Amino acid sequence: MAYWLMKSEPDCFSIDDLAKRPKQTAPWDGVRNYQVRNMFRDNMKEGDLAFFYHSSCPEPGIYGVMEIASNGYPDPTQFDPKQDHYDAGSKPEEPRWLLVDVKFQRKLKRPVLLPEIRTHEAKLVGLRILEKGSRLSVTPVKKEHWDYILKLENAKAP
DNA sequence: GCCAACGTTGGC
DNA sequence: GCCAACGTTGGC
Repeated sequence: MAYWLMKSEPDCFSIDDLAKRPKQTAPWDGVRNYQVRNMFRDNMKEGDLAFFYHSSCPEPGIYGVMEIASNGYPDPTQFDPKQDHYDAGSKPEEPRWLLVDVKFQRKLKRPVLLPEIRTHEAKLVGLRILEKGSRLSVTPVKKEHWDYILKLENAKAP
């Protein structure tokens, strides 16, 4: 089983939005990045776990845990001209973009915010969100880093 | 709003 | 295949 970190702008889609969805499940659609597409296709599997990260907001950080609820499959929004992420170059018989379904698991007892994560960078070497210029919206997380961050959740807030 | 960093595009 | 220009991301 693999672990992931998935970013979303909370103004657009937050951990609370996911919790309120029917069956607490939602398609993680709109990803238009080839590296992420390849991860959806090749590496991410139903049953994996992911941190829900809020980005581009007053307090960026990890807010919850979700389960990957499907393997990758074609993102229907790429074929719909009314959608922001419509891709005229992608054909249904040869879809360019994939998505996975995600299912709410829980909110963290307290968010583990980016500045706090930074203070532990010595223990989190290789964690992608700490690397300069890291903009990928979906990144793998090593199990040791996953466990360490969950330990931070249970420690006193800084 | 600024800006650094990265991805994508397109001319050559 | 190179690389400049442009668009986007995302922290601050």
